[in-house]
Amino acid sequence: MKKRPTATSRPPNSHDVARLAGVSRSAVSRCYTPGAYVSESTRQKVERAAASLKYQPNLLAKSLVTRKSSIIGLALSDIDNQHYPAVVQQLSEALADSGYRLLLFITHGRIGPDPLLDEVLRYRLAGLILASSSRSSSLAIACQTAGLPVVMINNVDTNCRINSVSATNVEGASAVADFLVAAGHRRMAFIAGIEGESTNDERAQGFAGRLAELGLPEPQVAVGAFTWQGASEAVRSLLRGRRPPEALFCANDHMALAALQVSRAEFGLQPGRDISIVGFDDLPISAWPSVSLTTFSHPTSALVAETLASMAGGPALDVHLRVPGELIVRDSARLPGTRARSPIHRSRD
Amino acid sequence: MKKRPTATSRPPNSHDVARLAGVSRSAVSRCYTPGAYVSESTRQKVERAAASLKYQPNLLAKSLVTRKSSIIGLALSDIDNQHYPAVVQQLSEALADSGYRLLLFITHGRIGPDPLLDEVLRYRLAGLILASSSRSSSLAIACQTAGLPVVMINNVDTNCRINSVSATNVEGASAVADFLVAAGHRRMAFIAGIEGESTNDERAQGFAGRLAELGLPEPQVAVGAFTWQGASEAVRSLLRGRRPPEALFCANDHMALAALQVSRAEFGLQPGRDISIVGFDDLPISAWPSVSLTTFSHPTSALVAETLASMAGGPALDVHLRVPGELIVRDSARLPGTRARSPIHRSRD
DNA sequence: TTGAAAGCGCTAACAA
DNA sequence: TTGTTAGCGCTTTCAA
Repeated sequence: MKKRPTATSRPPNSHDVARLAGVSRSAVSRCYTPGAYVSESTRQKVERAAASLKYQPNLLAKSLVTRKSSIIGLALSDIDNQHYPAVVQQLSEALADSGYRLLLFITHGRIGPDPLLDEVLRYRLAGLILASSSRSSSLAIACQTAGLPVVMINNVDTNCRINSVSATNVEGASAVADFLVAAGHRRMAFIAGIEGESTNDERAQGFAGRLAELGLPEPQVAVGAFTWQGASEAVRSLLRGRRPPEALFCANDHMALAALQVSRAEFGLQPGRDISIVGFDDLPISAWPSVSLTTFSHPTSALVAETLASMAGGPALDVHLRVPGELIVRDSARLPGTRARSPIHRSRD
Repeated sequence: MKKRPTATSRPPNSHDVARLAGVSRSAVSRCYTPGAYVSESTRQKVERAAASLKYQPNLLAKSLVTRKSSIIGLALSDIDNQHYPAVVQQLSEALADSGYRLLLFITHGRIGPDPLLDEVLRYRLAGLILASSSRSSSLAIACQTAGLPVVMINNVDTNCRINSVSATNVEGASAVADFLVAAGHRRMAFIAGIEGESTNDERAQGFAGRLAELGLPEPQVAVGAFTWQGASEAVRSLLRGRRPPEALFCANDHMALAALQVSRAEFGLQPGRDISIVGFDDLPISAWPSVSLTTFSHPTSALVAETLASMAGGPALDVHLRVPGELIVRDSARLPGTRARSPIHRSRD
């Protein structure tokens, strides 16, 4: 009951190559398996045949039998945050070196039982990287239960046992507090992201905690939801208040840029002189001279390296790695007196 | 510490479900095939068994036998161009609705024989979308020859027969020329991207062509290579020249932002008053009040829609679709006299 | 070192 | 409507 093999326009398979080369299919397979025993003459015959047929081994079939996929899922939510393009690029390139590719799952920020979950599992991925800041870790938990390595980026959930890699949010926010206090500010505000997300909560806590230690009043808090619009509103409400803050610490640069925008355009304030604005993430745009945002920087390269290490690191669970960063002092916030000069200063040139 | 989610550490397969449900494997398969004949009682038995085993059909195995993959390749090069996050997001979401997922291939902008080529073919993709602006179409050609649908985004190569979807570059650049001429400018310059890439060449040609039609002198040209750094240098060299241009048309917004930056910070020019700067793409940031870049906008949604249509459109080759756009007039370029008001004006609010 | 044979998990043609 | 059977293209023991 044999069908006609070649008449149809199907890609060549190992059988075709084997026949043309006059060897067995196993021999062909071995030529594509690093470290397998193949004689030089066989290899040559196979390579010649493969080239003439333009043969490429079917990776899906390979995955099926080896039960090892070369595809890693990447779940992303807020892709408009300019922090992520660099993360995606570096992840992709680093993984490519190890033979992995990223399959994109863009979560629309939907809530409820995740339809993504079924999908993700059906691909039999080699791993899953969650760079989406979803409130629920159900996807991650389900995947981990199913046995695939899961790492969350910039999202720590200590309730479940999902590995994570993230910035030193508490330390960073604490450094920002030190910096603003050294500059002589007392009345401060925090533009929050989404409450309940670790990235936001840790930064909030690091900031408020340090201020408390220094005996300063609690910062006002306005929620910006990590969006441009939300942050703009938050800043407006603060600056319109009876006693507007002298300094604004925003839970990320994306919101700090909005804050810069609003204070300048709508309130006529010059950041760095009339108001101090500090962000977190150090986006590329934050370094532009016309923006010049003081911010806490944490290297993407280290984040990516740790993420890969964490995925490859075997069955260890509940490991939460931190990538250290540093305060980048630019012009959007008042400088401390000459005595208390900040660690790093990047000037306009 | 050994983790054992189930007795066997392999995910459940259709056989397991069939056995538990007391039916055949085909019956299970049919339950996951839309429009197959399954009795209600069988379906119930299968669904119950699948749920209790947490069964998810293996998509790779399915692809193997159906010879149809649900994975579409997306090749990207300059991911730091902020035009692409939106494209990626919208592509991903639109494709997800049809059951497809994007597999990311980030090309490092390398030249030479493409190592990506083998990789791409090995995945037996359902299609390939090229959003990378590489000069060579060899990858695209090889894939198309291998029989998979290929679409190039914002990159037209009429020498090979690869389908493409792109902006109306000539018309857009022509509209920019009209606009700048109406504003009274005569001495203009074009900040080029990479010469040889259609996106650049068409914009250059549309601009220069229209100026010629209007009897104006040829624009000066300086190459910015689509990079921030390159564009900055190009602008510097022009503005330092003996007769600096009154108006700058940049081959994309990414470079126009650099131009804005340099003219303001290094030459003390106020865009819209002392110099006119116009871009192409209408990035999100271009709409920010502090940026307010006049630019030619072409909707990503239409680009994405046409791309999908082109992929699904069967074997038609050499089809080159265009997505129309419109000039968005903001503050970075001088306005034509009140009489010749531009089509659209987005004010600060 | 090589080839034969037995699957990986699934679908699809056919028969019942 | 259901089950049986024969592969999809590959790797991997196991003999030779």
